[in-house]
Amino acid sequence: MSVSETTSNVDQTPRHPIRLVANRTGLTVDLIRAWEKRYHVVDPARSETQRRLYSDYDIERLRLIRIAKQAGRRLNDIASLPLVSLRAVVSEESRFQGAMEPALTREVSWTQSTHTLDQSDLVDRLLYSIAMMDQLRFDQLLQQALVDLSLPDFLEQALAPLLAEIGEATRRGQLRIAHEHMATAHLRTFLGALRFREVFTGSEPKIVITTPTGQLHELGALMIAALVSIDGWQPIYLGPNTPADEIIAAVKQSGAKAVSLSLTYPADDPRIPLELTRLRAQLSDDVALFVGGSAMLGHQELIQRLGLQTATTLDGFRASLMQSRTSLR
Amino acid sequence: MSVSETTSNVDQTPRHPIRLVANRTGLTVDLIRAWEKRYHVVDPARSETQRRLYSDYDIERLRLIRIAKQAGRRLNDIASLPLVSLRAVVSEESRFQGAMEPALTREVSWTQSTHTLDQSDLVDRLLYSIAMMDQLRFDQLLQQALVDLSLPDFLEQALAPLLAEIGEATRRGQLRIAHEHMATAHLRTFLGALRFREVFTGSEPKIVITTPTGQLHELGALMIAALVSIDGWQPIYLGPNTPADEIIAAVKQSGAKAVSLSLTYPADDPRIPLELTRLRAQLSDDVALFVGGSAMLGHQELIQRLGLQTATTLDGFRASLMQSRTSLR
DNA sequence: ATGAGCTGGACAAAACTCGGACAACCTTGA
DNA sequence: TCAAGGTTGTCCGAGTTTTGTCCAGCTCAT
Repeated sequence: MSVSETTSNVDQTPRHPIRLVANRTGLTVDLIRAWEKRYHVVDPARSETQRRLYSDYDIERLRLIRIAKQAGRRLNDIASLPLVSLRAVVSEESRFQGAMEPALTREVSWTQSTHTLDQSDLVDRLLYSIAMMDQLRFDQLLQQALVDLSLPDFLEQALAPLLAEIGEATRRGQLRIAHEHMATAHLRTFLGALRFREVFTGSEPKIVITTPTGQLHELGALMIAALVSIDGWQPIYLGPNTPADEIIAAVKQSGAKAVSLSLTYPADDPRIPLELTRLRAQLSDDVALFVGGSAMLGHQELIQRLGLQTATTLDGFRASLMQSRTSLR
Repeated sequence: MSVSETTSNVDQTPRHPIRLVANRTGLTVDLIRAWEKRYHVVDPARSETQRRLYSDYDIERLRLIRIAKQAGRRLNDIASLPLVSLRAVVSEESRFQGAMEPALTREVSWTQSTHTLDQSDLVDRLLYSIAMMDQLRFDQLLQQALVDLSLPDFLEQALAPLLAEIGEATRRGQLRIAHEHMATAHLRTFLGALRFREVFTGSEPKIVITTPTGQLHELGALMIAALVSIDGWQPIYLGPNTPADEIIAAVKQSGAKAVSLSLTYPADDPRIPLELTRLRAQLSDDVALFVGGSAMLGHQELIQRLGLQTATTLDGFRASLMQSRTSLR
């Protein structure tokens, strides 16, 4: 399993002060110390003057534990797990099945669904920062949301609603085009960076991600790129508006095992069926072709006929992608 | 030797008084002296009368240290690092905006980067990685170049030539559209992230950056955004293709003191003169309007007539911008 | 002459340390 | 359903280190 490899990749030399660790993990300084005191979650080295010094390895542990905790785990149960198991726990938590350590099979309490409550509030705040044209605040809120939510949750519960609201508000004249432009441009930047939070070894299966000719909106495709990268795929991101022939060339050259297309607007572009048909015909059968996005709904029969994979939710998409990944080997 | 070469990228001739350094770095005069006294962060030359004289090199050091400090580093840990290591430390942090999945692809050479590429070689290697559709390698090369070069040098000596070469190679058929798409999409992400290496206090003067209606290429505008942010401006980035009225609205709402437009393609779009004229007419006189990009050359008389600011090089642009900043107060 | 820069030193705020306390919340069992 | 007990995030106080700011007395620039 590639998990054990990654463990040895993580640098164990102590060099980060506690403040930096807090910044990166989203934990408070107090909490980091408390976890150390009570559960020996980490055991940082010390400087000459007794300041804690953390390694990348420590930071990674803390991050994973925070995520597992947020998903309902007890600190006691996970505090002493090695990094490998932590990764397993977290990646499973974030959707997928997989061999759970027996000790962990206990019921997870899902009682605290407090997130969903805050969500509309978050979107409102994001919208307000856009309306104020306060790009710094907008960025802060996005960062914070990403700390509070797992990446899939962030995309599905924060970003997707936000995009819908921005569209609505602009249509209603509550936001100017300038506001929409600013928000879109910033989200393009923000989403683009998400993909690179993952470590790529180069051995991951590749997936070509783009939008077909005529589809100029790329945020959906970027969300997919960010999403698949945490599931161990390496995205080959081509940006929007790529002709079928070019997609085919990209797949061939890169040896990608899957293609994901995002369809949003215009939904009735006559080029869509043409491009999709051509694409499916030219791609070898063992390359999976996913179609997603709101405009997908209008092409059901076509998708059926071509035998394309679809998913209405990001979660569903991840699931089918997993499927097609395991069928690779 | 690699060290002398890399450091010679930044001008080391002492010429700036401490006051200017304070303005440009956002540090107080007292603090700069204190850092020198306690940690030998910089070692400025002196005038005949003992006044400190700082070089561009010193300024960049101080900027980087301020950013690293803000990320949670201790002064003691970073004060004596060479410039390239400082850049590496800061760029390490910029990958971690907020909390997220692992990271640590590249070895952050805490010590010294050993290899220096000569520029044309770098561009060749970048092109090669594009032709191979090796997005990871492409990213690595860009990242490394940014450590070896200062940001302005990176933009002017690496990125600008690279963009030209990509255009050429695509026209000659040496690269496919798919390659160009991939490279452009990645550069969009990469450049977008650069803007956030800076720490904004909110008190910086603002500049609205975009491209006018019909101009769909945004990389030039993004380069400007990255560039001005190290000179103490806060960019309000609107993405490409913004109508004049919307730019005006953005300026008014944000209170921006300048606007920068990037013109590349198509160069002869008839909307350009219309939009520029409207913009200049509607904006108050104390808002500077900059025009840049290759397509600017075809509109000389218009620019003259409207009294717009232009610059053929990024350096020139920085200089005039600096000018207009000092005239603010 | 007035303001700015220089030096050395003083001072205070901020940040980190540790041990411990506490309240909010959860689980469990009567 | 309620009480008991466990879990966990936050906070406090006192001592240390780190860091930002300020001052006094001086020189220098305009």
